[in-house]
Amino acid sequence: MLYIWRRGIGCTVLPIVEAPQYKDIHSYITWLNKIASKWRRIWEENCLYQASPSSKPKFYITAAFPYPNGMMHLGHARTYTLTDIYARYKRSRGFNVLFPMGFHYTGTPVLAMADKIKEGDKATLKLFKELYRIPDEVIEKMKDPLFLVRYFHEKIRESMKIIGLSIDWRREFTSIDPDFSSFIRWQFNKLYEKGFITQDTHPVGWDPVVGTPVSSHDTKGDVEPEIVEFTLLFFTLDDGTILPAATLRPETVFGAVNIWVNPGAVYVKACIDGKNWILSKEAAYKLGFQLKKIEVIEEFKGEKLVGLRTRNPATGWRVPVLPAVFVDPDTGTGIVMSVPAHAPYDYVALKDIMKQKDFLLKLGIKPSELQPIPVIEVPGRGNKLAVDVVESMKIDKQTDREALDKATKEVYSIEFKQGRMLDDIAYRVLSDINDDRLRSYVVAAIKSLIAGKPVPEARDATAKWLSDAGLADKMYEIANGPVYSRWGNKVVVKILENQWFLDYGKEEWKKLAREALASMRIIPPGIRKDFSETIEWFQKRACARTRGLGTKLPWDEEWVIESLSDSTIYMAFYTINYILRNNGIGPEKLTPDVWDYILLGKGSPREISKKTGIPVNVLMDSRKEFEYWYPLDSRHSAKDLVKNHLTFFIFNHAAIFPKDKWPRQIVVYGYVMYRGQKMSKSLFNVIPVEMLAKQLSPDGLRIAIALSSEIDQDLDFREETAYTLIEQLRRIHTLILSHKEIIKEYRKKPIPTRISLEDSWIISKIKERLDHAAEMLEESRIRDAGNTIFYIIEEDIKKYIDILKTKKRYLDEESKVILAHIFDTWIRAMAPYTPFYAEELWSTIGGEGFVVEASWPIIEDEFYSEEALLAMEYIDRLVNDIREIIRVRKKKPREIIVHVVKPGEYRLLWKAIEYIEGNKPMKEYIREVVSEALNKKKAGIIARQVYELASSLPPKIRHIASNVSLDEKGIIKELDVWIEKLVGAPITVYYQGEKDAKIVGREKKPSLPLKPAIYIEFYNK
RNA sequence: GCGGGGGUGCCCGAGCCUGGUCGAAGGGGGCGGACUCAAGAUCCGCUGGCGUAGGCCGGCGUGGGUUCAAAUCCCACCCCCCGCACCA
Repeated sequence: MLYIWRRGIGCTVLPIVEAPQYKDIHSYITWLNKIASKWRRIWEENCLYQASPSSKPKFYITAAFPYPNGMMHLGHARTYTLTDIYARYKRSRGFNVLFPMGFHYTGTPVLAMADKIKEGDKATLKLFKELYRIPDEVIEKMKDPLFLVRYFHEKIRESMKIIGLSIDWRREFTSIDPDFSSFIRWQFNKLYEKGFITQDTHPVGWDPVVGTPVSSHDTKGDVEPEIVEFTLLFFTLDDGTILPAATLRPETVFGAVNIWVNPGAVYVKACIDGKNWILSKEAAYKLGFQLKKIEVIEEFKGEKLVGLRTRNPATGWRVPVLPAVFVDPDTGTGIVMSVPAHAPYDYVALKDIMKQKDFLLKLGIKPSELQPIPVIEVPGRGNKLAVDVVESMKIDKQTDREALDKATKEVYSIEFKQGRMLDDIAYRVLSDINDDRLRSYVVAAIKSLIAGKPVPEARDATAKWLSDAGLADKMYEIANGPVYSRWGNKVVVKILENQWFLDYGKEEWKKLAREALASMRIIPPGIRKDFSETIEWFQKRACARTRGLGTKLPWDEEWVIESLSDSTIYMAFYTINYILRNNGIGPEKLTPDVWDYILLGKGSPREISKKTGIPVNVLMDSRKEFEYWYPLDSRHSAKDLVKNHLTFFIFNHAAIFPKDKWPRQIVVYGYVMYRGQKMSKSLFNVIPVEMLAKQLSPDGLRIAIALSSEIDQDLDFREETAYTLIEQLRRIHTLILSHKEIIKEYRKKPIPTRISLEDSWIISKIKERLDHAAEMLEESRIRDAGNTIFYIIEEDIKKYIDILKTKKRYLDEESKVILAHIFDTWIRAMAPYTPFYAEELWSTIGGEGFVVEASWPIIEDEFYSEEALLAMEYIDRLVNDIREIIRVRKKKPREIIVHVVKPGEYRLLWKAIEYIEGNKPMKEYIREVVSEALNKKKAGIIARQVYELASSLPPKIRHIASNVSLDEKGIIKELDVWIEKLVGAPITVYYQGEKDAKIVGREKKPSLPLKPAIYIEFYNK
């Protein structure tokens, strides 16, 4: 096919080349797909990414392994692609790079998924069939969770291969492999020995029928059960029977004037831990799961309690029990204390009751007893906030739940944030004690601990005070209830006894973690703060659960180690697992001694060999390989893992390994959105990567992920953006193909020593671009580097070619060599991003070996000319100025006349740059220049202009200009045809003050260094 | 509530740490032009206002402050997003 350059003055008909004349983007993508499978096969045959110890410096990089409960999606693709680009870049810089991958089977979600398939759950089936396109007969088999997880494992591995991740697959494993379990047991024994594992009670969401903990994926609608802690305040009857009022605001007990029960609800009298309690039937049932021994004695309606007098545990007041329909027997205990001054519900309900004078009379209750009694004062809002809010919102029915909830929220929030306890609450305390001396002690104690304090502090103090006195207890409740488990039962809170915890709160451990963090590089740097705060904030973390896939706790086989706890140091496992497996070392041989030796260098390989039967050389090779790869050089994941996995990773490395094996770097990526929306299974937009890779081609997908946003940014993935980028690949492709023969022939020829300005400029410019890209890649600024490589370099090259054509020297001998070198260089720089594409181009231009194994392009310093860069900048500025004038005059130019300074006149500029770079003010500069000048006034004006000019230069260019003087006339002459083309008129250049220098119209601004005087003659139109 | 992040031009989004070089990178969209029979793609220019000479004036959530100088530093306020634990 014939390809003709149409643009430019020096149109050249090129020899026939195989330029891709694809009709549209889609056929181009088809081609990209084709070469991708070709190169994938060839690379695989050549085992390119298998990394073993060598004499090269090593670079060990890992990304968080996936949990295979679905297809690989864009979130995975982003993390792995960015990691891969970094890995490939490092490889091109001469490192022996290891990038392994495993699969995380630990946990319960796949069990839940398999159950959902069994149950015929519509949403899950729809997802699997319509979005994942899994055949029916396969879905049928997914009722087995192990089948399901293995299926997705295979699919994800396949997708990873499709998009060209440079993974060493020999080291692949899953977190339920027996040898891995052995490794995890070793880790946990170590932590246990160090005292980092403790046991305690722990509240969890619980299915009371099935008898199992529930988390979000076990509930209807995937709701996470939230647990709140109620304080139970013991209001007591004369016989000592306890009415436990459940509250979130124990500090308001000082204003509790009555107790509410729901008259229609069923209550029970029960013996709890040896005492009689009255509470709702539901509450008694729920408390049974919270370490209470409960024996129900009798059942009755709530109305039976109405009128009884109970003792307020804080004040000693004898307050009545009254009926209220708003009381929910299934929240808390069904017993509610009434604090009308601070609780809108209570105030409204009391207003209702006050209307029933006869009713109160019959019970012997005086309305004065039920008046709101203030407890908390809010500056500017008085001390009965609930009353004010209810009155201003005009709420008058206790059934108006919507308004009351709103009012409650408002009162709660304002009082919590701004409220203080009144001083006089102290005098109310234990008012039923008559002994004056005793009372004065009590009052003093309350004054110092509770009265006058801010609400949050008073709340805790009140609960602790009453609890220590045996007058309060606590109860857990589902805050966002009712929540139903996927088996259809209402979730309750159970307190697990003997829960195992990793004690991240332990100061000794935190100290190590802080130290480890301090020694690491964090990218982006802003995330470091998140890590240090997370380290401080961590307390105990439950590390085992009662069910799910995983490894059993070595000393307590009832428990399975939980997924975020068995994935903290697994990077160490990749370094040696394949050696053990290749030598047929089964898990039964992997005793703690073996791990101690391989991972910590403890013990003698001979003895261990004798005990376990593992050959000495296998042990020693393993130790050697671990020592070669560890420490981990870079850990990559999305930012959702910062506050859990990545911090655990730091803690556990710090706990298990010596300092020289602590990780060196963490790189954190942003989230992925799809077409402006969050990705979620319920939105049905979790598009499988294998489909996107087909639709956009692997390289197209990679480049879209890499260039659409910087790594710390959230990426909004859109196919259109990808297409635009693929178009760019096609454009570059065309450009390179049209020079194919030249590149082949000239890429090994030396760059000539005598070259033109534009030649020198392009070489220097490309060097500058590559250096910038490399610098960015070192910091994992993938997008910035990619932009430079795929867009900015292309523009430079096009500009260069355009200049060549304008000067009618396109494809002369010098330019052929230079173009060949640049294209060769360029293809290598693209390889980390679009490896398949780059490999194809590389083979097209006759490159040696594989481009994915080639080194990062380096342009030697000897070809780098700052002067050329400055000269081109000078030309650009000149052209812009000329255009600006033409634009303002709105006329067609006839001739451009330029007066430039002589090469010797750069002194003022240099001095100005010296002042700017030294951060010295303009005033001083002007003063100095003026003091040396003859015509002071003129010198002052010029000095200011020069200073302003210098400060307007980009820092890099400015720095170059600080010790270079250009022959401006020579430069303009060298590129005059190019300038003429850009401004559309002939240009003549003179030195300022030259005898025959032509001037059009009156004299304009004088020439300055880098800023020539411009005169333009226009046509009269 | 606690903790973290953020509000920039028509839109998306860099810059802010280390104040001047920020009308403010880069996209997208829009407008005009080139190419084309035409459309698309591509390329060039414009896209705050004013200006018949390369210039001038407003401007980076709101209000104050520091400074010769602030998108950048300080204070207050308004608004938005994310995480909070046994869950991968």
